Parts: sequence; C-alpha cells; structure tokens
Amino acid sequence: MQANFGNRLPKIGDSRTLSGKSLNRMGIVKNNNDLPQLDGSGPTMVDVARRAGVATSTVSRALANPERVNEKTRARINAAAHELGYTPNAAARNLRVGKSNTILIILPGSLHYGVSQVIPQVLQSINQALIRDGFNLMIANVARDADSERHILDLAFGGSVRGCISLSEQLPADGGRSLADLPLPIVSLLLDMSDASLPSVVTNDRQAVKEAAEELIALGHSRFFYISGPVGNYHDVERYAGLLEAAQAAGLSERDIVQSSPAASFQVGLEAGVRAADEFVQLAEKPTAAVAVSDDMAIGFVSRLQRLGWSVPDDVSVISFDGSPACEYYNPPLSTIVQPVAEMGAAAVRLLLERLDKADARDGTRLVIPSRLVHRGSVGRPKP
Amino acid sequence: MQANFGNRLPKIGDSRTLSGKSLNRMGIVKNNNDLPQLDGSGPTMVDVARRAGVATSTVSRALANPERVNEKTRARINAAAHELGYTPNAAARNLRVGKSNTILIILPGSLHYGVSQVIPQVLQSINQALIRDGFNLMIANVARDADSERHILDLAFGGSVRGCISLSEQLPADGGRSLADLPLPIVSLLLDMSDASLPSVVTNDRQAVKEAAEELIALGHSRFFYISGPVGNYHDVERYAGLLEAAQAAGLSERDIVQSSPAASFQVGLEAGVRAADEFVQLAEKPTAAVAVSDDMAIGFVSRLQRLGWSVPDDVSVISFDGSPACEYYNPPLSTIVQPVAEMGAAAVRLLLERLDKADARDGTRLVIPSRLVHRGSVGRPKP
DNA sequence: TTGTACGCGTTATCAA
DNA sequence: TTGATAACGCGTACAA
Repeated sequence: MQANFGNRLPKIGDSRTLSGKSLNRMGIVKNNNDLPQLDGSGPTMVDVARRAGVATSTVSRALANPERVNEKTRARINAAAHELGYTPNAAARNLRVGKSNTILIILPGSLHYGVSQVIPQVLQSINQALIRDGFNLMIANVARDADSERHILDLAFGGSVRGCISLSEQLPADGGRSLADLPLPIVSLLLDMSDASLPSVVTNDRQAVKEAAEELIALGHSRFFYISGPVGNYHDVERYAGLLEAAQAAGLSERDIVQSSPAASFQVGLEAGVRAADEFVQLAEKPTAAVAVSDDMAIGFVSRLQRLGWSVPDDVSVISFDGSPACEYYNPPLSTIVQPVAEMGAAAVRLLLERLDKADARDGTRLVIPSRLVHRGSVGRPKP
Repeated sequence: MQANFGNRLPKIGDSRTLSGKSLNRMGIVKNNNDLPQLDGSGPTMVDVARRAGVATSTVSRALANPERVNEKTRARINAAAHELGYTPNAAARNLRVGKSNTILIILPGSLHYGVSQVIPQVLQSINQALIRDGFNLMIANVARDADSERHILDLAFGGSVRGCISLSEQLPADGGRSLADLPLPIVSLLLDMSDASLPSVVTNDRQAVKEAAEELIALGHSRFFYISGPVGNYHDVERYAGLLEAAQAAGLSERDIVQSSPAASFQVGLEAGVRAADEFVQLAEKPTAAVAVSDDMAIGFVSRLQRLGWSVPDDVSVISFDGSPACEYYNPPLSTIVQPVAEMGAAAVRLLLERLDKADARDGTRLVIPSRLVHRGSVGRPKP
C-alpha cells in the first residue's frame, strides 16, 4: 500500500547533485532506502554511486569489469546496488555502446501447421541459448503486407537489433532499404540460404528422405506417391529429390513416382493431404507407398484414405517429415522423419553469436544436423 | 563492393559541425549521398538536418508532429530522410522519452503439447496487433531456473519493457525484485489472474465444458470419465467444475464422474492420455463418455483405447478442449471445444495498450471470449 | 514556424 | 585504482 507519486514528480531538480527524481526518491517519498523505489523509473548509477560514496564511472567499472576495481570498493558498490534494487538502463547502455543485445527471429507470416508444430520448440531452444549470453529475443512475422516488412526494417536500421535468425524464405525489403544490405549477422534456420551468403542450419532433408525411401524399396515397394508441398519450396524440392535419388539408385525412374498436385501453401497442409488422397484413389495403377513432405499432409492423407475405406499400411505405406509428437498416437502410428529442432535452434544461435561484430558476418557456412526416421506402424510390405 | 571503414573511423571529429562518423559517411566514404551508408551505424538526425538545411529539432518535429512544421520544409525533410535512408535510433529515443515500445510475452517454461499448439497462433495475433501501433514483441520463457527469471526482471527493471502479456501461472521474482511490485501493465492471457489484479483474457472454460457435458447428457450419457490435468491447474479446475455442474444440474452426483489420476504436468499430455486409457479399461463399471482437459490427452486416450480394442464412440464418447487442427483429421474425428486464440491474443493486446502509462494499470478486469464445441465423430449415444 | 540548448543514463577517455 | 568529463542520438522547453 504505497503512495504513487508518479504524476507529481518535481519537474526540475538540482541536477548537479541530485536529479529531481532521485531527490524525490531518496529524500521525500520514502526514508527506507533499502528497497527499490517503484515510481516507474528505478534508481540509476548516480544513486548507487552516491550510496557507495564513489563516482559513477567507478560503479560502471565495478559492474562491467569487476577485476579493474578494488575489492573493497567493489563490495560497497555491489551492496549499494543490491540494496537499491539497481538494474542498469538498457536504452542508455545501448545508446552509449552503439549496439543492442537483442536478437530478432523472423518467422514466416503464414504459419503452416507443419512449421507451427516446431516453432515453440525452436523458440524455446533459441531463447534458452541466448539468455545464457545475456541476449534478448525479439520476434517478427514477415507477412505479405508492407507494414510488417517496414517494422522489421525499422528494427534493424534503428539499431534495435544485433543479429537475426530467419525462418523465412526471403529477407524483408521495401523500396529503399533491404535487410540484405545491412551488415547485420543473419543465420537461416531450416532453410538453406547459404547460396545467398547466409550461414544456414538445416537438416539433411534430401538424404533423410533418400534413406527412408531406401527402406521402403528394401521392403519391396517400387512405385511411390509423393505428397507435394508448394511449388519451388526448398523443403519440397529437397525431399522430392531424396525420393527420386533413392528410386533411381534402385533402377527405378521418375515415372515410378506419382506426384500429387502441389499444395497451394504449407498453411493448408492437412487439407492438402486430403486432396492428395482424393487424387490417389483415382489413380489407375496405384503406388504402394506414399512419402509426404510434412506430417500434417500425411495426417490429412491417411485420414481421408481411411474414411474412403483404404487401409494403412495394408494398401499403402506412409512416411512423412517433421516428427510431430502426435504422429506416435495416430492410428496407425505414423512413421516420420524427426528433425532435431532444439539442437538446430541452439546451433543457429551459436553460429550467430560467433559472427556478431565480425567484419564479415555473411558466409556460405552450412551446418547440417541429421534427422532420423522413426519406424512406426504406417509402414509395411506391399501387398503381393 | 564497398570499402569497410568501420575499424578505422577517426576517433574524434569536430563535434560542433559534424560527428566523426558523419564526416566519414558524408564526405569520405562515398560521394553519392543518395544511398544509405552501410558502415554499421546509419545516418542520424543531424545528417538529415544538414541535408535539408534545418535544425535537428525541426527534423524531430517533422517526424513526430508533422502538423507543427511548415509544409514546404517538411517535404524537404522527408525527402532528405528518404534519400539518406534515415531510420530513427530506438535506443536514443527510448532513453530520451524514458520508455520503450517493447511488449514482453511471458511463456511458461515447460511448454506442454496442448499449449504448444496454440502458441504460434497467439504470437502471430499478438504481434500483428502490436505492430499496428508501433510496438515490438519480445519473448521470454519463465522456467524453473533463476537465470530465466532474472533475465525477465532485468528486462523489466532495466526499462526495456513497456508492458507484459503473461501465459504463465506465476510472475517471475527473485530475492529482491518482483514483477508484481513494478508499476508495469501486465495482462494475463488464457489464465484468469484477475484475483491478483491482473487484467485477464480468458475463455469460458467452465461454461463451455458444462454446455458440452449437457449435450452428452442429452444423448443419454450419465456416467463420465474425466481425464485430468495437473493438480491445482486453473484449466483443470475450471473444466472439471463445468463437467460437475452439468452433472449435478441433471440430478447426477460427483460419484458419476470418475477422474483419471492427475497428469504429472501438461507437458506429457499425450502420454497422460495413454495412462488414463489404461485406467479406464480397468474400471469395473465403465463410464460411457470421456471429457479430456486438453486435446492431446484425448488423442493419447483414444489412441490407446483403440489399440486395446475399444471403439470410439461406440464404447465411449470423447470430447476435449483446445481446438487443435489435427482433431478434425483423427479417426474418428475428435469433437473439441475450440478456443478463439487469435481473438484472445488481440484482446489481450487491446487491454494492455489501454493501460500503458496509466497510473493504475492493475485491475480485476476479466474479459471472457467464449469457446464453442465443434461436433465430430467421437461423440455418439451410449450403448443401450 | 524554426533554432538553441540541455539532459535522458550509460560508457570510454583521460588525468590524477 | 579512482574521478571528472565528454559523448551516444533524440525530444523538448524556451527563445527568437
């Protein structure tokens, strides 16, 4: 039950000795100096300095380079800071040193269900890794509209951001400004943008699908249905390539892979899977195994197929990509290629932090963290 | 292919006319003044002012209060700003005005699968609503460890944050400092914390479950299995209460509701559902309908039940809460109570923005946005 | 309508 | 080892 003096602070104090606020805080509002004063603007370094009987520069040193200040005074300063509940003002620090401690994560504007599944994990692992080094995490969606792009550019050009982790296929840009032009470290996560000189952390999309397809082939499958993502999408391209490579390595050809018509966007993955099933059941010569570019597409596919009276894996085996937890509890349990998203997030942070303040933060580094297929009931031998 | 002068900037320039950096930027590095200079620290107001032939204060006004400056000069200033690619420095602005434009969202440290499902949507809706008013979104996880709590407190006490949206059951605090003590607007989302004077945006957990249970009762069900969340959890308490109220209103008693043993945490929702199924099949007198506190629990429950040879909804009807998109594609499709998370996120932003800079930002406002039951195949009449 | 002058809270430079 | 002082870039009284 503490009086709120926030709206009647003296406008001007004797700034040579005490700021108006400090004067109010230290002398008028409260006599007990041991608690932080909660008038909306906490104690500053001058308050700590005064209480410890030193200069502000000494306080600054004691906090930033403890070894460069006498042990005794350092103790006094720490005590004073603690008693006052002092927390350094980030804006002042950022302004003075010319940089911030904020990392921006750029999420694709249209969060499709597949990526939705992994985003919380990604955010958590990234945040955890950043906190350890004192960095903050800011979030941005790059949607179609100019507003969201401008927002990101303001953040970057306004010095609010020290580096970026991007999950988006393209970097924001408007008329005059482009993130690509700013000497700001940017790491791409999930998408390989090393060609564009963005260090990238990806999984082995192509190889993982190839290995999974090899297992299908070993089981006797020789004709495949590929449930496609959006046209030109990195994951779609890579994962299809993996399937094709496995087929070709086994002496099969591209004609042994039937592709569903492309998903309009990943956003409608579940629904795209349904439509793929509708296409599947109309095929004259049916593949015996389906490979879906994402778990949600597989779920939509299986769901519709079962409703139409087909059986998985008896009529068709299904494998997909992402590793959504729910796959294990589907009926049948869905085999899926699990991405180690937490590791990937942590790796992206590492790559990014290594490049902070480096003259040349952009390079073609490409860090691949392998995914692994989890075998479940959705896969079996083809019917004879 | 532009030279990088970043590490050999003149240490000292004539500060009365040009800063060292500006001098470098304007005169030495490049003769073409029409493009933003990308030496890592963009053009400042003085650069814009010089180019437009006015004082910096006029530039400041032209940008913040366009109506208070002559149309002609304003045009010159805007042109100059655009040509230079000027973006205001956020740290300087924040320092000067004593506040930031950053909103912090506090996520529970242990993201259980259920909440995971809605987090991307929540983030997106919140972010979109914030951007419209020029605010940024920062993200924090409150985990068990002191580090993450301290991180949040540093953010708040360091003035980096203007307001919070919390999805967590408790506010971070360490020895001396507590978020609760800071006169910082905080809105609780999903959890009703209006008792603690945190304006809250929630759904009608209790009423929605009650209505759903009434429908089950109307179908003839009179004995229920409740798949519990963690002990004491707000959602668990409310949703169970809804079920109980419906039962009692129909002349049933608490003994007609069998509760599964509580989930260790929401984090293991899918697995908790599996364990609930194991308990269910061992009941002597079996309920004919199950109500799960979250979708993931329902999925785990149904999954296990089916594998044990039971049928949904023939042997037991199932209803759950959250509205995960995947429910529609389960087999059978799962009836679920859909939370309007996007609306709730937007509402939380509105409540928060209304309270910024208000003397008394804390109050018991409780905004309820109703959920609605979506009927699907997991519900039917009880077997005679 | 515009310009001058100052300070927000911090860190870095220099001198003591 | 410590202290005085000058910026960092911007917003805002106040004066012109």
